[in-house]
Amino acid sequence: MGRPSCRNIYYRLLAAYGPSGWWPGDSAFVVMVGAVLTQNTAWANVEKAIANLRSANLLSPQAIIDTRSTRLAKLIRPSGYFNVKTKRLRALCHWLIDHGGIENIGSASTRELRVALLKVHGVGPETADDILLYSFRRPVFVIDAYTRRIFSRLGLITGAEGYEALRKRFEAALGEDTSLYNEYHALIVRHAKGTCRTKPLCQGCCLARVCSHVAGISLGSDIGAVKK
DNA sequence: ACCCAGGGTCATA
DNA sequence: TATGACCATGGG
Repeated sequence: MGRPSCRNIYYRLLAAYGPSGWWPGDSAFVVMVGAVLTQNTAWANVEKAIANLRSANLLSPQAIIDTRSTRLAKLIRPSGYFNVKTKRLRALCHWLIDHGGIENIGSASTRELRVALLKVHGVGPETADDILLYSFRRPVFVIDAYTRRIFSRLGLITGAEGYEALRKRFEAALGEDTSLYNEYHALIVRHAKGTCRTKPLCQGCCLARVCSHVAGISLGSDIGAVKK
């Protein structure tokens, strides 16, 4: 077998955890709502908030805009930062409607879409990429704190790279593959919540062998920059 | 009681 | 550009 690579790590994670089935969303819009609500928040809390919105029949852009902020905030309360997220949710909905809805927006190129998303209040790099990948099904690799933690511990990145730099490295290393990005990000998140959170060197986990190889591989050779 | 969670904005230097 | 404060609930 070759040296541990970005793909190799993916296969190890997949073998260890199995398919993730992300995003557990229904419509493209619900996925977007989840992307905003899950900012710095445990997913279990987001599910409660989405359930509340569903019960109130508010899972559409127009319905959310037509709902008063105080009521909206009350419904999404379990997901935390409810005042902040109320504003962000509305901003997202206004953007969707002002641009002809999801279907129409979906005809834009990935690059255009990303630029547009980043202009929406409350949508930063990670949320934008969550939406691009999981809602619009575009080949965009999502970078998050877990990705930095895991790959810097493996020595494949420094962890101090900028968001865009990291994203492009992963995309270059993996090739354009929406399904792969989808599953990989999910696996990273699931893995990060496991034993490796308390075991920095992944002893005993599915990446232990990779860790043991770290000293001997060209770090990140397949992720972009070759480190000596 | 403390820490963290599927981040982002805004003010300040 | 680079920190730091702030947002807030719920589970371990």
